[in-house]
Amino acid sequence: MSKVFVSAQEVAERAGVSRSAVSRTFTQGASVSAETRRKVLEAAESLGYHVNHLARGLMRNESGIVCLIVSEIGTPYRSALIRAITQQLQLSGKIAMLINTDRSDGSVDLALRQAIRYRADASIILSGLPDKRIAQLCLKSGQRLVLINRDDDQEGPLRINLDDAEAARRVLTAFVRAGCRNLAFANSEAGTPSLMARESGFIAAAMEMQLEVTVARYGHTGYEAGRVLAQRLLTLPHRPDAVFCATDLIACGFMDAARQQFSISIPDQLCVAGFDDIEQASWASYDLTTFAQPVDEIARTAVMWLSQGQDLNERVKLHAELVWRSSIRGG
Amino acid sequence: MSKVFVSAQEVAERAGVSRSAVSRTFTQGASVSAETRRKVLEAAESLGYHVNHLARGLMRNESGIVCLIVSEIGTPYRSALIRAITQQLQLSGKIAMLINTDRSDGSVDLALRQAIRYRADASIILSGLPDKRIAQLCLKSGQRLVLINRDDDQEGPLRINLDDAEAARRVLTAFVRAGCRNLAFANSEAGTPSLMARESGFIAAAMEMQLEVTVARYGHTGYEAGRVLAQRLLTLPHRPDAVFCATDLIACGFMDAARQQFSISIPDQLCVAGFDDIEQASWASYDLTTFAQPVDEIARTAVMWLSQGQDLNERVKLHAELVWRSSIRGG
DNA sequence: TTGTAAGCGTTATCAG
DNA sequence: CTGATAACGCTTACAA
Repeated sequence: MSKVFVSAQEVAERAGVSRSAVSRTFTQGASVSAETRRKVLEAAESLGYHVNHLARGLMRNESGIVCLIVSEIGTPYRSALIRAITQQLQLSGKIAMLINTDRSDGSVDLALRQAIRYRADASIILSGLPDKRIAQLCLKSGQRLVLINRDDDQEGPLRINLDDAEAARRVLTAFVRAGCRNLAFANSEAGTPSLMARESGFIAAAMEMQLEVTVARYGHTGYEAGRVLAQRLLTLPHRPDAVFCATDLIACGFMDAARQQFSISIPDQLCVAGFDDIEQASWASYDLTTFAQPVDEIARTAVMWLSQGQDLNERVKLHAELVWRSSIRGG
Repeated sequence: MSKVFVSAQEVAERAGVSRSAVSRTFTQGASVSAETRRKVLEAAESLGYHVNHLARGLMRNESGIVCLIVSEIGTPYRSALIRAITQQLQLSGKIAMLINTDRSDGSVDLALRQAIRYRADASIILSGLPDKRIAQLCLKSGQRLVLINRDDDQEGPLRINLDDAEAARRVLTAFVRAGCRNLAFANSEAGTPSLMARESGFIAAAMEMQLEVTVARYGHTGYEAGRVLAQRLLTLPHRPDAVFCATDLIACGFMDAARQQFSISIPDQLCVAGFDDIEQASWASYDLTTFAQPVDEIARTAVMWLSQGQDLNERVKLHAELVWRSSIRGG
């Protein structure tokens, strides 16, 4: 109950200096004599002193806190991105607050309010989309905003996206080269911009080659959806010989169902591609050809933008590299 | 750059009341007249006021922050636990700070220092073990400590563990009932207490039945280790007919290698069990019999202990339930 | 380089 | 119930 952290005052007394000397010792680029510094550090060490970042944040008007707003934290792609971002943040001396949201946009607004309460320097949104009013409040308060893979049109936040359409075009080419003509796209019903961009990009690319695409959408973006989508697409009169899955999780579910329930051999009878390059995509059971989310680059870009001035382009499009494995013939 | 959050002062002026009235409006259980409250809330809403939790934390000596110290955040089990804990924390009005550590214990100490700097009310450690001195400093400062699955003997922190040995006994029974006699244990070289408890528990249970266990350990706790362990164990003169893998990730790697490189049929020629019940364990390619980490119960226990007085037992052993799937014969 | 003093946005105490 | 006032632990002019 009784929280008794040691304060700069106590350190000052012990070291026989003023409390500002203590403060200066722990402030970057402040001028303290070597002797004073030594005395202070010694006293601090022996007392177990640590600068109170709550108070420092109050004074400096800069908390060092960055809010990560995420739903479905347990998912492979999300957690990989969280890992990369927290790492980058720590490298640049910041610290991450993690807020778990559910799928509703209202919970993103709630999360942003928390970010404001803790005077976070910035918020990084991986899921959902904030209400414009609350987003504006953040911006107006001087909090920076980063939106990852959520194609919002409002000005102010840094928006990081991938070249989903370009990726879709590449996978189409690969399918065609493998001799596939009966194309399908397996999507969830989430309808997020990146998912939809992959879908429409794939359809557009197919159109250019006079090919049609059967699109199916089901449920939440995950393994289970992949299984159901396989049931639907693989029982069609014209059974697809190639399917582009909106995410790797969907692809894994799809492949499992295709093999176990339809005894389909991959890639001989069916070519499959995914998106994200989660760890499981490289597992021998799947060995899935997919596009790698450049998580480290995303993290670096976001964190760098936070540290720098806002001169950086506020809309960044990153490249998703094709990772070629054995779920598509040829290669 | 210019951070301008709106302060209670401004709200007070707008509402035509004192700033203490504003403070009271946002303080649980403070007495304000309905009329004052209304005026304040209106002014606050229109200005976009949010209580500064940095300042509040400073005054109340309670930040509402709880530090999560974790390594390998991207891993299925870890991220599932993080999800559960952040959720529980939010439910009880607290907020999570996430610190990414590497495998070294020194980085845990660094993380704890961060927790102290931000005056976190508590730290929850999922990875590594802190130096006794720094742990003592936390405790002495009034910060609470929770250790999950790290069997430390020092007094003070809440230590949550699973009945690993009991689980090992159960899986042995299942193996024997399936007619297996050539037992193996596939472990990593991490040597964490829970991993070792599963290993020694399995060996002890086997001994009671006059059976021997071949133990192999390799690398980090993950899929790749499972593959290598399969190479080692399945090329033995007396090939095992049952293997207990220390974690599900190891089990997945093991199963893939067993099937693809040794054409072994599971469970006909080889029974496999894992531990954690990560999502992938339920995927059709694995359908792995395993023990479920009670992540929600772990999270609830930890967070409840943080909110309550310290009267709760400081050492909690939770039960890992066997999830029966098809990787062991019979059932 | 050092110490003194003012101020950051809160909450808690205490008269009114 | 309300408003003034004193903390909380820190940083940062300012003066020495």
